[in-house]
This record gives sequence, C-alpha cells and structure tokens, in this order.
Amino acid sequence: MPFTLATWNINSVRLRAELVSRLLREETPDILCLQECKCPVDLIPRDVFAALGYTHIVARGQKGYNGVAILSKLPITDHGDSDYAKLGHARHVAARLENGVVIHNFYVPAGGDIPDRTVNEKFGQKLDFLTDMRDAFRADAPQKAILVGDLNIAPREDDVWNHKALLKIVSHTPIEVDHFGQVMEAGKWVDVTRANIPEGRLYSWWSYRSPDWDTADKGRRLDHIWATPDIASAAHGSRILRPVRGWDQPSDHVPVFATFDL
Amino acid sequence: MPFTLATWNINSVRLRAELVSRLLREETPDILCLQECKCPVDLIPRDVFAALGYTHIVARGQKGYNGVAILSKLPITDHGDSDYAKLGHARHVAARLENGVVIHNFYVPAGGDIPDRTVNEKFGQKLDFLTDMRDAFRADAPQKAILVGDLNIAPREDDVWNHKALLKIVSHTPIEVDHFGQVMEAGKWVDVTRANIPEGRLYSWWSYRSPDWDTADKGRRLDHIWATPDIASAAHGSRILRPVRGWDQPSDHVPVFATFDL
DNA sequence: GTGATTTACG
DNA sequence: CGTAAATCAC
Repeated sequence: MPFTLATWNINSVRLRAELVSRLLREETPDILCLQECKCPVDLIPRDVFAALGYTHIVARGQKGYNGVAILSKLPITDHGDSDYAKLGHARHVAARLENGVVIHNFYVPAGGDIPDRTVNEKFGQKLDFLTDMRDAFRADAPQKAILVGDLNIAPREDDVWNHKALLKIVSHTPIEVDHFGQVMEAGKWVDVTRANIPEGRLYSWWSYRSPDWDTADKGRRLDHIWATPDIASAAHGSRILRPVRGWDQPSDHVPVFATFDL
Repeated sequence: MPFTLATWNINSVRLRAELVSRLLREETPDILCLQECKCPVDLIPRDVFAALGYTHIVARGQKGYNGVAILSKLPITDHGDSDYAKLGHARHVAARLENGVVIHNFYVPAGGDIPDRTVNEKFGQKLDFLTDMRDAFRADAPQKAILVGDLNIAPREDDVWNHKALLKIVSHTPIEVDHFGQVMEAGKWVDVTRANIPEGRLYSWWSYRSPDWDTADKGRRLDHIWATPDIASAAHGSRILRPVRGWDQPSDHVPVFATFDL
C-alpha cells in the first residue's frame, strides 16, 4: 500500500497552522514531517490537523526554538528521539508505521554564520551533531527506514544557486558536505529526491532577506528525503513544491514530497 | 461655523490606522486628537488620513511611548508644546484654528500602580505633571481654548464603575481628583462632556484584561473635553462612542465627541 | 490583554 | 526579513 510523505520546515507551526492546513488539503500527503515548530508539544494546534484527518501526531518541542512533529493519517507509534551533540534541543523524533517502516524527522543545527568551530561554537555543534548521527547509524544499521528533515546542508553543486560563491557559506562548505556524506554512508541512506530527479538545480529554501526570491532564485536544497536501500527503490514521485514559497506569509522553506510503494 | 471635535487614545496609531480611518469615515469629525500614538512623528501614517481629507496634522512623538497628534480637515497651525514635570515625553501639543481657538491635546501620565509617590516615582510624576499644568494655566489664563485628551483621571463617582472600590486605585484617588480639580479651576475650564450629559455613568475606557468588558462594564471616564467659559456654552452634542470598544482589535479607550457652534 | 522594544536565532 | 522571548509600560 503506497503512501506519500512530505517534509517541511514550517518556521512556527502556530503562526502557520493555516498554511499547513492548506498543504494538507491541497496535496493530501499521508504523512507530513515538520521542523522548527518553535513551541512546546502541547501548543501544537493538533485540532486543526485532526480535523483534516491527521489524527496521529508524534512530536518533540521546546519553548521558542527547534521542535519537530510528524503528522499522519495512518496509525503511527512514537519511536523515540535522540539528543545528538547533547544540545538538549528538540531536533529529532521518530515514528513507526504499522508496516514496520520507521520515519526519522530531523532538524539539524543551522551552524551560525562563520564556518569555523574555533570562533563559532554553533558550527562545532552542527558538525558534532552530524558526527553523532553518523556514529549512531554505524552502530545500529537502519532498515526499512526513512529519514527526512531540514538537514541544513545543500550537498551538491546543483543544490545551490552558486556553488563557488557558497563554498565558504555555512550549509555548503566542504567539511559540512563531507560530514553529510558520512552520515549517508553510515546508514547506507539513499537520497530519494536525487534518485528520482538526478539532473538539474533543486532548491527547497530561499532566504527571507531576498525580496524577489523568485527572480533572483538564490536558493539551496536544505530539505531532504532519504531511505534505506531495502525500501529506496519503492520511492517515486519526488517533488519540491516551489510555489509554496509564494504563498501568503510563507515559510522560507518549501515542502519536499516522495511516494513509497510498500 | 460649527465644528465637531473628537479625542481618542489610539494605543499605537500605526497598528490602528485603519480603525482611525473607520472613525473618520463614519463620524467625520472636523478635528481628531489622538494620544498614545507610540511612534515618532515621521512614522504617523499621514497619507491614510490625508486621503480622507485630514490634510492638516500637528503632532509630537517619540519612539515606543506616548505621542500626541491633532488631525484636522480645517486649517490649523502648530501652537507649540509643553514638557510639564520635565519628563521629556511627547505628552502635549497645541494647534490653533483660523478662528483663533486653541486646541490643547494632552496625554497625562498614567501614574503606575501604587498611589504613593514615596514608593512609586510614576505617581509623583503624574501629580507633578498636573501641578505644572495648573501653574501654567494660573500664569496665563487660557481664552477661546479647548483642552482634550487622556487625562488618566476619572473625577466623579459616576465616572467609574465602583467609586468606593476605586478610591485606592490610581486614576480615582482623592489626591488625583484634587489635582484634577485644581487644573480645571486654574484655567476656569468647563467639563464639556458633563455640561452636556450631567447625569448618569459615563465611561471612555475599559481594561484589556477584562475579557467581557461589555457585560462586566468595569469602565472609567479617563478621556475628557474641556473648554474655557467664553466658548463652553457653544458646545453641544457630547457623545462617548462606546461601541468602538467592540470593534476588531480595539483600543482600550473609545472616542469622545463634542460640537462647538463658533 | 496589548503594543513597542531589544535580543537571539535563523 | 522574520519569528519568539523577555522587558517594560499601560
């Protein structure tokens, strides 16, 4: 039975509950993973989503920052969370579908402005978070698993609007891309989006600071859908919903979709 | 030639430019005096008011707090301001009509929570502000003048929802009412609203903290229109627009109106 | 309760 | 640019 899954950094789930609602109504994914909910779990507007059939919610939250949630029309069970790099942040939560597939929803630290851990603690925390992810997947090889989220790294040259210009910009530096690759390798993860759309530029994020984001198009692909090899071949229909960036009072990220025939 | 004048504590003129607009369209006063504009003069949305015929604006402002403005369809000239109690706040501005009438627009300090100047500096500043007003009117007896604004005092028993309960509450304490009376006496000011509506309870303010302001009706008359005796008898048609408190995203104050046949 | 400000973060 | 929080004031 196929299901469609989406991931979206919503930048405040309370402020944008109506936008989430619109996406759920227009695209009807079976599962939607959100990042940057920016509120404790109790303040997630569950009723709004339940009214649309998304009665199952697995989430982690904190006041003001971070926060991840998995909304589902299909039954899911809470499959725990991890606190990589020991930050005490709500940056990961997992849920298990009845068919045994585990969904990991991640919000990797942004990493601050300066890509140097000696002067910018946040950059170090980002690298440590990725290292801990890698080690966890090395220690316990995931199977029948999907990993989605705002990983805050655009790995490929065609995942950014200007590869050369961004080599020194946090999210596209070689050391981050290397860590990103090590996480993938450790879990044998397959980049589902790129498996489905191997060619051409793909972006899922455009800065708020660029007023004419559409024409300037200085985007980056920071949001990802991965799967373990045992189910990756079941994935198809990958899409990045660029028009959502033009919705009223949008998030700076847009949803990324994939369908799994399982 | 008669003119209608109104006073309204707007609690942010930028946030409520549309509410001001609605009042101007529905009630078409010739002159509207605003308090708590909460912005520098340059940030007052002049265009919105000019589009409705209120092309003359005399104002004083500061960042974040206080701020007073006089919007007029009739020609007015800037007639200065005063800094009573030397607070450095934008709490007064005056304008002069072509017929010689001077309009004083005041925002008297609220005075803090505790009605004791030895423990609450703000209460002392409020009393000092009123004393300085008194002394100014004693020194220079106003003539052909109108004084309006949020005076932050409800002087009469029927200007508050519960006289006895409010005797210890800032805005209705005997010392404030005494100072208020001395200001009136010093300028020979006539309370135009009460001259027109001598009987019954009158309120112009209901706290935001009372959710059911209308049924609980715990109001106070903090907003006033006064006139010097030479023109006070020309005043009629006094109204307090209680329904405005029920508008969408309202100010906690409502407009007070009077018409002068001059 | 409501708004403006400052700060942190992205 | 834009969100949330904390602070202050009313």
